[in-house]
Amino acid sequence: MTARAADPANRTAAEAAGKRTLADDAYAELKARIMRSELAPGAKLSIDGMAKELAFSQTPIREALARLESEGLLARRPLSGYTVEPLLSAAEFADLFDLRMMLEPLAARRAAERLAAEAELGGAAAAEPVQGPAAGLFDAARTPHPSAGKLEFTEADRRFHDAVAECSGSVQIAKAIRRLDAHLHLHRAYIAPESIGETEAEHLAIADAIIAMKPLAAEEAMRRHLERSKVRHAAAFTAANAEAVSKPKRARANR
Amino acid sequence: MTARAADPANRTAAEAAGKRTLADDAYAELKARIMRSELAPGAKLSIDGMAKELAFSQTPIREALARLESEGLLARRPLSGYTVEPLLSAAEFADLFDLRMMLEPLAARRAAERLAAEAELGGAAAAEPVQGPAAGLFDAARTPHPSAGKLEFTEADRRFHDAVAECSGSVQIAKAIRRLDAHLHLHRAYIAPESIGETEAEHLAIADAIIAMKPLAAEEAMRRHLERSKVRHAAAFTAANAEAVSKPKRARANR
DNA sequence: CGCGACACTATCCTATAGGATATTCGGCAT
DNA sequence: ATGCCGAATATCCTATAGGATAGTGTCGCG
Repeated sequence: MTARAADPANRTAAEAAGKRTLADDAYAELKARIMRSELAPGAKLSIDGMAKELAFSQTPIREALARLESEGLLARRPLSGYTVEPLLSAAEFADLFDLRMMLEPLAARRAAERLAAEAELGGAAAAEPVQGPAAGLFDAARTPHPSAGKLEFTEADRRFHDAVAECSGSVQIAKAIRRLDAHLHLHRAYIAPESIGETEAEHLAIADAIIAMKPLAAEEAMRRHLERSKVRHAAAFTAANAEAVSKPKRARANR
Repeated sequence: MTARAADPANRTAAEAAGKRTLADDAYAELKARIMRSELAPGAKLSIDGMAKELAFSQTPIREALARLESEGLLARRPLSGYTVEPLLSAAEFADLFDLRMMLEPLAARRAAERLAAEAELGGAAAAEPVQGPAAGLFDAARTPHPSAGKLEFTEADRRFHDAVAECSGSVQIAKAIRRLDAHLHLHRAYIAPESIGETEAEHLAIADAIIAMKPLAAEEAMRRHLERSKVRHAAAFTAANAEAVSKPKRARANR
C-alpha cells in the first residue's frame, strides 16, 4: 500500500515492466542495501525486523530473502535467520578471480567478434539490435566520472563489466559473470580512490578494442585489466583485513 | 494446527536429521519432480495446487518456488503463476554447451593437478581430506550400471560431472558447472539408450586420467566426452523437436 | 571460582483469511 | 463466422495469528 519507491537499477526478475510485486520491491531494496554495504557482511537479518522496516508483510520479505540466498548473497541457517554472506577470504577471493579471469576475457573477445560478424554481413540496417549494446557499452565505460562518490564508481564498474558480458552474445556467460560480479561488489568498497582513474582508462581501452572489432586485443585488454584490478583489490584486501582484526565487533543491522 | 497427522516424515526429519524445514523439503521434492520430468517443461505450477498436493501450506511452497526461479528452472510471471522453464532451443543449447566446454575440461585438469600436488607433498596421511573426493569420483564414474532405468543413468551422469567439479578444488567453478548441469538435466531425458555404455566408458576414461594425475589427459578426455555428448544430444534433440511439433498440446501438471 | 541446568525471550516457521488482479468463457454486434 | 466486450472464476498476493524452536541470561551447585 505504501512505499512504492522507484528503483530502476534492477533488471533481474520480471521481464514485464509494469508487473512489480511487493516481493520484487523487497528484493531490489534489500539487494541494493547489501550492495551499498548498508547491510554489513556478517550482519544478521531478521525477517520481521525487515518487514517492519520496509513496511511490508513477512511473506514478500521471505520470498526476497529466499531469492537472495539462492543467489549466494545471503546465508540461511534453518532455524536462526539469515545473515549477510561475509567477505571472501583470501583463498576464496583468488578462486573467484580465477574464474573471472577465465570468463571475462572470453566475453570481451566474443563481443568484438560478434560486432565484426554483424558489421560484415549486415552493413545496412534492420535485422539485429546490435547497435544498442555497443553504444551502451561505450557509455558504460565512460561513466566512471572524475569526481563522484565511491559508490557511484563501484556501481559504474559493475555496469561496465555487465555491459561487456551482455555484448558477448552468450546469455550463459553473461549470467555467470553477473553472478560473480554480485559477490565481488562487496569488495569493491575497499578499493583505493586513487585507482579510479586507472580503472576508467582500462575500461576505455577495452571498449575501444571491442568497438574497433579487434577480438584478440579486446581479450588481452580485459585480461590486463583484471590482472591489475586483482592487484589493486589485493592491496585493499589486506588493509581491510587488518582493520577487521583491529575491530572484531560483530555488526548488527537488524532491528 | 491441522494437517499434521498425515505426514509422519517431516517431524522425524526436522528433529533427527539436522535442520530441515518444510521449505527445504518442498524445494527438494519439486526439484526432483522437475528433474524426473514429472513436471513437463512448459507446465504451469499453481501455488496452492502444489500446497495441497504436498500437504504443505502455501508459504513453504512459495519459498521453494522462489529459490527454483532464482536457479533458472522456473519462470515466474508476476501475477499469473510459475511455469517450468521450457526446453532449450537449439541456439540456447549450443550456447550452454559452449560454456560447459569451457568449464568442465578445466575442472578435470584442475582435479588431476590438485591430486598430484597433494600426493607430492603429503605422501603419508592426515592433513587434507582428499582421499574422499577422489574415491567418490571413481565410484561416480562406475555408477552407470549396465541395465537400470534411464532415470538412474541420467542421475548418475549428473553425479559424475558434479564429482569432477567438486574435485577441481574451486568452489566457484563447481557452482557454475552445477548450475549448467541442472538445466541440461532436462535434456538428458531424450538421449538414446544405446549411448549409455558409450558414456560410461568415457566417464571411466576421465576418472582414470584424473586418478593417474595426468592433467592434460584428463582435460582432453573431458573435452572429447563433451564433444561426443554434444553430438548424442543433438541427435536426440532434433528427434524430440519433431515429436514436439507433432504434439502441440500444452501440458498441464497442476491441480 | 567454574560449570551445568533451567527458564525466558526473541525469532522463525506454519497456517488460514481476505482483498486484488489476470485469465477465461459466454454472448452480442459486425 | 469472426472479433470484441463484460462478468464470473480461479489464482495470486498480502496480512495476521498461533505453535515450535534456538539462543541467552541467570541461578544454583560442586
